[in-house]
Amino acid sequence: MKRKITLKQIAKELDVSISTVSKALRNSVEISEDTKQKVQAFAKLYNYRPNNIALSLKNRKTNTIGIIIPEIVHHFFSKVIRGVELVANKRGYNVIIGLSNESFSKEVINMEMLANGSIDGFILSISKETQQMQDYHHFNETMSQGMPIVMFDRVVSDIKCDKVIVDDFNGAKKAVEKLIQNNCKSIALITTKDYVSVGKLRTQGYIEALEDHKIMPQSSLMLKIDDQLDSEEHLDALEAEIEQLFKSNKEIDGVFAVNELYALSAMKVARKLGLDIPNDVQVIGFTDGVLSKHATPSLTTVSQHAQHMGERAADLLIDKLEREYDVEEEEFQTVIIATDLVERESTN
Amino acid sequence: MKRKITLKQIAKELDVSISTVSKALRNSVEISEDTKQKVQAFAKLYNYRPNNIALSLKNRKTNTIGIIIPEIVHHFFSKVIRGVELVANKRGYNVIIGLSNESFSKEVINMEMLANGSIDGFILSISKETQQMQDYHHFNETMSQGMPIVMFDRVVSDIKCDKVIVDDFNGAKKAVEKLIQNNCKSIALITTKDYVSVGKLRTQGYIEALEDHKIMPQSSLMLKIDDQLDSEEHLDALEAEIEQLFKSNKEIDGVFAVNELYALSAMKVARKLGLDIPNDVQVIGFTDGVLSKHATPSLTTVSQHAQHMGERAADLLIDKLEREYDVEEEEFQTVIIATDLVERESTN
DNA sequence: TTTTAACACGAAAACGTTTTCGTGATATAT
DNA sequence: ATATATCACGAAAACGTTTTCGTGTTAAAA
Repeated sequence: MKRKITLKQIAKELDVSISTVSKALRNSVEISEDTKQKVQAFAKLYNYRPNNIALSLKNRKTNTIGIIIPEIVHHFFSKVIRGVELVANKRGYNVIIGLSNESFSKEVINMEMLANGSIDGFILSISKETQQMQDYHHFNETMSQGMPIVMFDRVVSDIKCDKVIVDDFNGAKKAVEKLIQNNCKSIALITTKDYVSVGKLRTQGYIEALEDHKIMPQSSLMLKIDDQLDSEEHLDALEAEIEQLFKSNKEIDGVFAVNELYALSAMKVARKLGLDIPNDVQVIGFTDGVLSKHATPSLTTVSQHAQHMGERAADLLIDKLEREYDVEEEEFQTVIIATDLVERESTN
Repeated sequence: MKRKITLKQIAKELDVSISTVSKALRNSVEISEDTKQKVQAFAKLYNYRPNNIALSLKNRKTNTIGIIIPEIVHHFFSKVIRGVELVANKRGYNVIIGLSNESFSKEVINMEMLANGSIDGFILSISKETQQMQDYHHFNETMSQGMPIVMFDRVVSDIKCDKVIVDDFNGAKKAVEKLIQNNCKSIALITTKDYVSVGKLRTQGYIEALEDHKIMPQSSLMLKIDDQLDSEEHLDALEAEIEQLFKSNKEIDGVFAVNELYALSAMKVARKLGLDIPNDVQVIGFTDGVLSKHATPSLTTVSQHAQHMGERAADLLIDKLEREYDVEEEEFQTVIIATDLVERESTN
């Protein structure tokens, strides 16, 4: 079990100084051709690679970006990661992940853990609990220490940093307009509580679409699901709530749900109540994941282009990291990713 | 934009030496109470945290583990990651990810990138291309440099290292036995080409289950799908192949598929051919993902306990990393995770 | 022959820690 | 008063690099 070889060892073996070895390997003109050849050959033989940690320390740059997300077992987030990893790797960066598990404290701990030199910058989407508590001190502290942050999807407008968001409002609006156009007269909304930023925006899109078409939004048609029911464990409760919605509003002929799970549950409940999709009820979801594609009937959804979001976020961050110590003119961008309506079988 | 504060700065500010500061912060008995108080107060005020990179360099230990997987947008792998992250975090480690994207060269490059000091050990599942090429030099090189590896799910028996695998053989066998027990007389298999280790094992489980019940395995009932068709883009081709299978073997009344996608496609095709599930055909898949749960009818599957695999792998790796420089008696474990058959609507 | 220039290399600092060892000052024991 | 022990702290090395600067040797120019 030989340890990795170091410059020092090569130097000793070849009876030259460490500096000479280092320079020879970087092909410096200071070193004679002879010596270079010798050193390079030796290094190749022993498969020398500079130690990343030492380089990071010396350069005060780790070439690693940290990504903090609420949950990884989630099609949307894993697609974002893939996007981040793709451009990060292409541009010579590694990716290190932290999961907040939707918890404020885990988010803070994870950030502190990474902020102490392990990474050069953050890409993150904030946890529900953080959104609820509205405590953003950890973001501000991190940034005040010169570590850039790019937020995606779930962002908070109070914080000055780069952001990549999906056009939740218009995505939702277009979806609902599609339902209206398809002759739905009574469109229900299944959404989250308002503190979830994206849920709120999608709700607003729903409302405006209705209003634009002179339809009075009715609160009885707007079901706001509690977080607790999000998780796979509480499917029954979720379905019960939706069933209640259908039963109290028999006239429902369209459903817009702010995520896949809600949409699928709606379809399931509708089917159970003897309603045909899309003939009796048309359904549109948000987030274009595997479930939508493979559901029966397959689900019409608003695609968020998650991977693209990840790519943009990574580019934004790395651009900032590599910008020549600039004019200090702290300007932050917000990239808005347009949504697409992917039409499938759940709508006419 | 103040940089992170260092020991040196604190020392200068308080007019003591760096050593004193370091010791004071670690509550050394060498330092007087007075000085400790002063230093600790100052450090707290400025929110001092030791620089991880410097610590890593000094200790020759990064407290970071690298995980290399073929694909992250995949329920199974993301669940494994969650498991790894869970115990890693609990035990004071970070997780850094690399995606091979099923490519041999990306796997090698990613490993080399991380092996140069960035991490203490690997957890990985090898790419299809690597399995096909059977070129494992990068694993051996990494290990010969003293960096431990834990392989999970897709492992290679030639390599001596810790492994966490699912009991593919028995999982498959039990699934097929379930079908037999449920009175299926003609059970089809939808699997991968044989070089995919887990696919091969599951195929063997299928065969042995049949043989144990005096049923002659027929190659015409065993459909081996080419990789290319795995991806979401080639769903049509995949379905076409399956449709062919059904059409040439009208007597099929049971299907065992080695993954979710194959199973779902089988259900879709069966439905298209006017077959009812589970009355005409019963279907069992492998990998308990979201799709199985939310499919209609929901799919009976062999659960792999992905998160548990991740947890075990992480524990194995960290145990090895933290074992007091031991008896050098290089002994490697292979943990076998038992599968569970999750019965849902696609079987009787 | 002397001065200068080019060449080839080494010493040392720096990145931010921790830790070993040494040392001056004070307090205690003889 | 002297020897010794304790205390409180600092210097320096080490982790593995890169880079600046200095320097001795040789070759070219005066």
